[in-house]
Amino acid sequence: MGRCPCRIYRGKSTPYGGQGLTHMKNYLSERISAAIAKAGLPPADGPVPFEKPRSPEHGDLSTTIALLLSRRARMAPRKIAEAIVAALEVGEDYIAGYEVAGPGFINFRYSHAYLGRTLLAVLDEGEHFGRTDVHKGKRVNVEWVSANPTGPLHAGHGRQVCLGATLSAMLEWTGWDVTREYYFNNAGNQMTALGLSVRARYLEKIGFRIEESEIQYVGGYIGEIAEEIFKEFGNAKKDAAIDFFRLRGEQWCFASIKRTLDALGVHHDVFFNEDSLYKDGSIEEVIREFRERGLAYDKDGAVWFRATAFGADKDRVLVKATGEPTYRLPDIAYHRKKILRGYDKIIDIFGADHIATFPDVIAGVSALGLPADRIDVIIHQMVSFVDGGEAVRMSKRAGNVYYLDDLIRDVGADAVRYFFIMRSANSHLEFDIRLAREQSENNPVYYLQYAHARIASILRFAQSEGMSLEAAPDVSLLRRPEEIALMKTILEFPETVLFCADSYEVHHLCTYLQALAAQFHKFYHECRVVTDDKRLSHARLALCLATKQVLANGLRLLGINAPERM
RNA sequence: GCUCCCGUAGCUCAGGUGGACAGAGCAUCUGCCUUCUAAGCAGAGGGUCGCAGGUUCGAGUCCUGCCGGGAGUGCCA
Repeated sequence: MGRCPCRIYRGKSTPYGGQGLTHMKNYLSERISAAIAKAGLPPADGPVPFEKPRSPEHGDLSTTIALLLSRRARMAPRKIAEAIVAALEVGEDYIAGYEVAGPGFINFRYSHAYLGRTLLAVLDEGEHFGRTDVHKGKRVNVEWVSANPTGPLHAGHGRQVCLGATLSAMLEWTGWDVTREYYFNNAGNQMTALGLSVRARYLEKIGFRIEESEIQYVGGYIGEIAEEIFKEFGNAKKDAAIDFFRLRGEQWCFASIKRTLDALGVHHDVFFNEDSLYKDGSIEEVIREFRERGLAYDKDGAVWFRATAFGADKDRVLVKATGEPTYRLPDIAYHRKKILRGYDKIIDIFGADHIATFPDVIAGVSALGLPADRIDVIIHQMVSFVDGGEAVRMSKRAGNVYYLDDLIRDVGADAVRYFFIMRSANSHLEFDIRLAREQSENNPVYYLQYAHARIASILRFAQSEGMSLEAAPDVSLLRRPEEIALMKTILEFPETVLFCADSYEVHHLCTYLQALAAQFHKFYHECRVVTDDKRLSHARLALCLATKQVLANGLRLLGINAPERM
């Protein structure tokens, strides 16, 4: 529908924007501290805690400060709460009422003026609503996917792909300067195995007999790579060195992985090549430094890292007797390099199947005297796929792998992005392909998108009725319970994003958006937007616009389309 | 054996970091479209939060021990 009508509110910025709820908490915190001092109570030793009560009867925001103070003040918490309340002065432009409840909670109810201001702030900030600058000036490196370039991404990789992309976006929204990075494992013996597999298929194609044992990677894509080589060179490469096939394989896999990531709208700023660590001498440097610090020694022809000095159960091999490094050495060199590149925070995301590798890396980085505490590791549990009730079986050995491309083709990119992050990363994920594919009310993705499209439809209708949005709406007319509840939900968005980013638990945004959409549908059902009452219609349109904006911003963070029609 | 994750409604899962009567979706059942999208809304049933202790004014949330499921525990990555 062309440009968003909310643009008309630009330039009328209120001082309450962006962090509506945070602003409220800061305000109340300051008022309560003043009341505590006035009442002659001992000051709180931390920030005043707030929480959103589960039950609406307990108000909009609640503090347990009186319960926390009771020990030091040696008074019953309820008495303390009453003393605070007696000394408390808050403005009606923020708070409509408050009372002491239960064992000593102080419950606050927002004033309508506050809700109205926040609503206008949403329209004012538009696609920026939800962004904060809490982490402004800090740099973070997020490394994820980092699948070996020995084949296309399989469906299980999707979890990591989507987690990292969403987390990166959220970090950016809270002020971080984010570098999105992919550690490209193009060294090591898995690449040799790839080269051997490709060569075998190629030789087979041009008529040679091959040993099946040479083929470690059995997927059909190996044949495709061989076919490409054959088309380009015919028989001419029958005596080519293994490096040739290895490189062709790597290039093919890299292109495949990038194409898949692209289909999900996922991008990296840096593809860091593992082999560059060999070329620039980093590997050698790390070994030398380990030796200098007395943390590496030779045994059985291998070079060992004294990991037991850092709490490990046994020492680890850095360089095999064959002279090749184990994966740990380049991993340590890589993380050392990331720290030296000057990040305040380094986040690694990987699956539970790699859980044993990171303690060695952390220990290695510490051993080099570097601040390993800058590294945060997010481990997500495994994924299983079910189609309806049936488990999707896949076996690498039989070569019938369910690839991420297959999944995208089966359920669409939006459902993939949503389903992979809707659950906590700590929980095993069951991905129901049938549900994800279903274009119905059962599918949580459509529920969100439907709410957005429905609002767009209302706006189209309003415009066709000649409604104008030129004047500022009188949001004080929004007094229905459904309208109030919707406004309250909207103002929680920035804190939700911040909470997700700080906790690295992005699934909370899904829970939030579901609640927002539900709140909107209730409002829609109870309150007709476009009516003869022009002023009320105008105010409700503003509420619709704000809801639409938050839905769009949330979906954008998730990398999901926000359709104007469905 | 040891390390990490999980155990909440028939199923899949939330539960903002210790708060006030435990939530959502699906599934089952019942209502609601001549008015802005019914891919929606309203309502019903369904729980000893794996078990047993402990800390606390207060525990689904923290601690310990069991039981059950998953992922690891390589001179593979």
